[in-house]
Amino acid sequence: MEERLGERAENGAYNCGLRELRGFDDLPEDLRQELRSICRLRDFSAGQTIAEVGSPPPFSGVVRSGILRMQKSLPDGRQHVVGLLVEGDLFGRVFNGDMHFSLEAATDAEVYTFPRPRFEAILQRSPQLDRLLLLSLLNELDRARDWMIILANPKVRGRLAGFLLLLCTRFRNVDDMVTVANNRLRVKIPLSRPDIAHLLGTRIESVSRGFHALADAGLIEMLRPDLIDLMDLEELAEEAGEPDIGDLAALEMLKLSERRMLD
Amino acid sequence: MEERLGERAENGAYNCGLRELRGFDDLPEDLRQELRSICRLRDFSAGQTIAEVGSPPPFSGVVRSGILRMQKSLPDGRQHVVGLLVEGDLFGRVFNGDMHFSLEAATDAEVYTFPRPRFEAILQRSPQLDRLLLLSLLNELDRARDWMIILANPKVRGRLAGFLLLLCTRFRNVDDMVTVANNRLRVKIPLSRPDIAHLLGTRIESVSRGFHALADAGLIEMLRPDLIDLMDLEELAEEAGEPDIGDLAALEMLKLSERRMLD
DNA sequence: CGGTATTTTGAGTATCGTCAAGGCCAGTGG
DNA sequence: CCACTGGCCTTGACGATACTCAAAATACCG
Repeated sequence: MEERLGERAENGAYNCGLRELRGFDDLPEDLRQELRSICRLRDFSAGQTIAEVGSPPPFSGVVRSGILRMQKSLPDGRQHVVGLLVEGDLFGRVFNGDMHFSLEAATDAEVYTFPRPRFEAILQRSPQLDRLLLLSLLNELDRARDWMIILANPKVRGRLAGFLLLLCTRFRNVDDMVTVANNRLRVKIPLSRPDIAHLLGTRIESVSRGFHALADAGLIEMLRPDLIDLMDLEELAEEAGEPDIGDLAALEMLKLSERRMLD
Repeated sequence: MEERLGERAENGAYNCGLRELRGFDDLPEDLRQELRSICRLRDFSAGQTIAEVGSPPPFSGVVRSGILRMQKSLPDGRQHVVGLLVEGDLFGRVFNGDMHFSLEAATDAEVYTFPRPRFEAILQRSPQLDRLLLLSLLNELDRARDWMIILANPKVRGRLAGFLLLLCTRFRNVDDMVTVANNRLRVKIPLSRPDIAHLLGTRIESVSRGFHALADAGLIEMLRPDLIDLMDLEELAEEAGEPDIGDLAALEMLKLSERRMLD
C-alpha cells in the first residue's frame, strides 16, 4: 500500500510521510504511525522565521525539503549564522532548553513539525526515537566542529575554500545544492553575501574579493554570485588546509560516477 | 553506607564513585551499580594521548577531574584544538563512529572509562542513560556553536575577549579555572599559547599582542601569561561582540555573591 | 523602464602574519 | 651559588592581508 506524502488533509494540516526521511524508516511501524498522527507538514517561504530565541519553541521538527538557517542575533541587531539544516535534519531542543538560536528558512522549505509536549512524551517511552535523536546530534556535533576548523583558518580565501568543500561534502545529496556538469562540481550557495560574511567571520567585500581571487587562480569559476563551479578540488583542499582527505576522494568518485552516467 | 571514591581495588583498577558526577546521581541505583561494575578510573598526565583519530576508541568515558583537549590533526602535522572537556563531560563516540578527533590531557586528569561494548550494551536497554547522553550532547553542541561565534569574530582581540568570557561562563565551576579575588574574576587558562592560537585561528604572536592590547586598554590584567584577571566584563563583552547578555549577568552575580561572602 | 537591493571595485588605513631577535623562567650541571 | 641551556612568551620591523568607507556596476522587481 503506497502512502501519499505531504498531501493536504481535510483539516488544513498535512498528512506526513515519515518513511521517506533518513533514519525514520528504521523505526517500528507503530511508532511511525504515532508520530505521523501528531505530525504536521508546514511550508515556510524564504526568509520566514520558524523559531525565535528565548521562547521555547512550540514544536520539534524535521526538514523535508529546503534549507534552514540557524542563527544567533547579536546585540547590534545583526544576525550570525551558526549552521544550516537540510533535508532529514532534526531540530528543536527537547526537554529543558530554550532555543539558543533562531531558525529561519534560507530557501522555501517544507518542515515536518511535532508539538513539543507530545513529541517528548513519545520520546520518553521510545528508545528507538531517542537513539535516532542521539545519532542526529552526534552528526550535528561533527558538523559544528568542521565549521570550527574552517573558521579557524587565518585567511579568508582558505575559509571560503573550506566553506565550498563543506557544502559539497556535507550537503551533497540535498536538493539542487550540488550538481555535476561536464566533469565539474557545481555548487549553489544558499546564503547571501552578508550571511556568508558573518558565518566566516569577515565582511562581504572580503568574501567577494576572496571568491574572485580563487577564480583568478583557476580554482573555481563563478557563474553567478551564488553559483560556483569547482575546478580544482585538490588545490581548494590545499588552500583550505583541509584535514579530511577521505571526503575529497568521495567527491572525486562523485564526479567520476556522474561522468560515466553521461557517457 | 558511604562509598569510597577513586580507591584502588585489588585488581589494579579503581573503584568508581559515579554518584559525584553531574547527571549520574539521577540514575536509578541498579544502573549506577552496573556502570560502577564496568568502570575504571584512569589517570592521565598532562600531554598524554587518551584516544586517537580513526581507531575507534576502546572505551567511552567521563572526565572526573582535569581538562581534556579535543583536537584534529592537520595534514601538515600540526594539531588543531576544537574543544575542551572538563569535569562531568562525556566522551567517546557511541555506536557506529570512529573518533573524528583525538583526545589529549591538557592537564593531569582523572577519567572514568567504560569498555565500549559493555557500555553500549547498557545503553541499549537503559533509556535513562540514553537520555543523559542526549542531554550531554545537546550541551556540547551549544558549546561548539559558542566557539563558532567567537571564531567568527574578525579581530583577534575580539576572539580573545570572547575566549576569556567563554572560559568564565562555561567552565565556571571547574577545578581552579575561575576564581574570584577582591571583586575580580581570575581565569587560569589551561592551554599553551600555540594551542590558543590554533583554537582561535591565529598565531602565537598575535595572541600575545592581543592579550597585551586588552591589558593596555584596562580590560584585563595579566598576572602571568596563563593567569588573567578580568577587569571590565562589559567592555570585554563589547569587544567580543558577545550576544549572550544573560551569561554576563550571571558572572556579575558570581562576583557579587563572592564579595558578600568575603565581607 | 526606473528604482532598489545586492554585489563588486577602488583607495586608504588598520590589523595581522611572518621572520628574527630578545627576555623570562625552570631545570641542569658545574 | 651561579652560569648555561632550552622552552616559552614577548617585542620589533616589514610585508601581506583584510577592514573601512565610498562609489560604481550589476542583478532584481515592479
